[in-house]
Amino acid sequence: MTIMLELDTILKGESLLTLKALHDSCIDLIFTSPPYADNRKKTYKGIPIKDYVNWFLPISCELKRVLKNDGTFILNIKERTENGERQTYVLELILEMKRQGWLWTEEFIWHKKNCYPGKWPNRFRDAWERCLQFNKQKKFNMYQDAVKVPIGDWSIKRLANLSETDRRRDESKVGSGFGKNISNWLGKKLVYPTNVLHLSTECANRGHSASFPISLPSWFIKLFTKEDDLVLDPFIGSGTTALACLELNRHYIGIEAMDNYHRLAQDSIDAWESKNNGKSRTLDLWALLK
Amino acid sequence: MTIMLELDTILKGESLLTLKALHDSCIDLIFTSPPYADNRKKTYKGIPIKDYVNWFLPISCELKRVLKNDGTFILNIKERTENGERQTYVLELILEMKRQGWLWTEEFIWHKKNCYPGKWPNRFRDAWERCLQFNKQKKFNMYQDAVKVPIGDWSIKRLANLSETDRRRDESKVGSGFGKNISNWLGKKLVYPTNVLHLSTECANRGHSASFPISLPSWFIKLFTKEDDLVLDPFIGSGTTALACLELNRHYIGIEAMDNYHRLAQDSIDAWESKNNGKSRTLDLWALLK
DNA sequence: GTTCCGCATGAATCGATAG
DNA sequence: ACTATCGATTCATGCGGAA
Repeated sequence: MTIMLELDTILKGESLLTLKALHDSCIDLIFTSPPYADNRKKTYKGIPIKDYVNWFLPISCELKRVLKNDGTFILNIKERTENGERQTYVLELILEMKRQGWLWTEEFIWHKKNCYPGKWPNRFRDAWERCLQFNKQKKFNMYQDAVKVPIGDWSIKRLANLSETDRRRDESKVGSGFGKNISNWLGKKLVYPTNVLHLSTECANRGHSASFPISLPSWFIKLFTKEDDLVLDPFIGSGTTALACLELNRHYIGIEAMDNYHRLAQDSIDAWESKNNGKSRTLDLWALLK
Repeated sequence: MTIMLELDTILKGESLLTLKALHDSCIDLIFTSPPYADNRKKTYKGIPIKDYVNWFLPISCELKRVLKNDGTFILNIKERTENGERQTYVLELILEMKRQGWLWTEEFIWHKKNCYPGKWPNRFRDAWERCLQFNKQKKFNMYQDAVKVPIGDWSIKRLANLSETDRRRDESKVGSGFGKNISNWLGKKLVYPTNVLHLSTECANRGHSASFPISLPSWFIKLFTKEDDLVLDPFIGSGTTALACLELNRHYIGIEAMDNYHRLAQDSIDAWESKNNGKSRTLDLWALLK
């Protein structure tokens, strides 16, 4: 059977089933924020906590299949508190995904600078989420220069006038193996970031609220893909990942099961394209054989 | 057998063995940063990754015994990368400690603003560590007002930048009990912090350096204990937790196996007490029956 | 007594080379 | 093939002494 899939579309359907239509090893980056576990049945897309790992594992299996060998999977997730405890399904999911063959390469912290206000007697506001990085192999594409950040203010004074030791390689006195030549830093404007991201959550701009700001997928898209690469979000929700791809000239495939979210995502994309119609990218036709 | 233990001392010995001498349910807060896993044999106190969970579990069992029912255990830890992957022993430890009866109440993030430099092809600098909160029961002591911060990002940063020595200097100048900076903030609105802490590591040229800044234990001591409460650090290293207790008028018990670290801790404490001899607290004698 | 400026240090990690 | 050692890379801070 041959399925023709257009790039840059939001497919409507359940993730697991829809993923099966995709070809092996065609995706450069998977970025997603799956529905969080929730025991309240009536909640949108809530998966009961006790079922979460078993619900996700078949999906991550498909994700591993469709990801290129040098591609990356970023999973934005945070475990709920229930009964006063942090639940452990995310930890268990990491362990199970490793058994599935994934490498757990890194855990980025998304620090939400303006997190939801509130006060509880036994805990503070939760201001961070995990962005778990998984890979299929130790070698993967990473374009570190694309996410460099301005060097700190300290450098202005520090590098203003260099001492004698600054001009040669100065070995650490305690034998930590750490030596440096400060003069190499002269004129440096940009440095590499760390694994902690400081991003504000965006408030809703049109009645809906994205679960993450567009800068979150943007950062990972810049870091792990180059232009015209293909990004997959199997739980695209209101379409933020697609918008990030549009802005960064990457192709995207989104999957969304809920009708209202699917429509919302499509509307956002249409709005973006009409606003940027001069820049709008051509819709490539692409054969995904299964 | 009756053992008389003085409060405010650093016991010399292995953690597991030394803990057995402590009475049940006598500790208000355990704060510790155990030796991190390390495969390099020659490194100080390195525990091989594969043995880490089994090494720690008997200790956490004793910690649970000596902790009061409404007390808190804060575990500062971060897993190593090995073979290009984040290792999973910390995740496994959380799961095992839950089986031991601990509640995993919260995970605080310590964001290290001045993390270790370096550049690698497949990862960025690691700028955060876990501070895992465990409790024996759902109701525990938490003094949230003690760690309120002035509203606004600017002041949060400023507070984080304020080192303990800064505070001491200010206090000694003004003598009012308030540093001058803090008094400036008195008119401003105080808000509760989040579960993300922004603190720099101290890496002074003092011959030694603690693996964490004193502001890290200080924050948790203020949050989870009141004056004259008892804090335990079963891997006290260079004594930072004890210094935090001295400054905050809490009692402490430290445990340290390595002779040089034990001496270092004692020296730091002696230095603090001679510098603050007016304020030095009396050494209470306290019977810990076993 | 205060500000300014020099500088040592760090729970790091990867790849190459050697045993 | 597998393990142990070693060199290379790199940013931001607090402390101490000078101005």
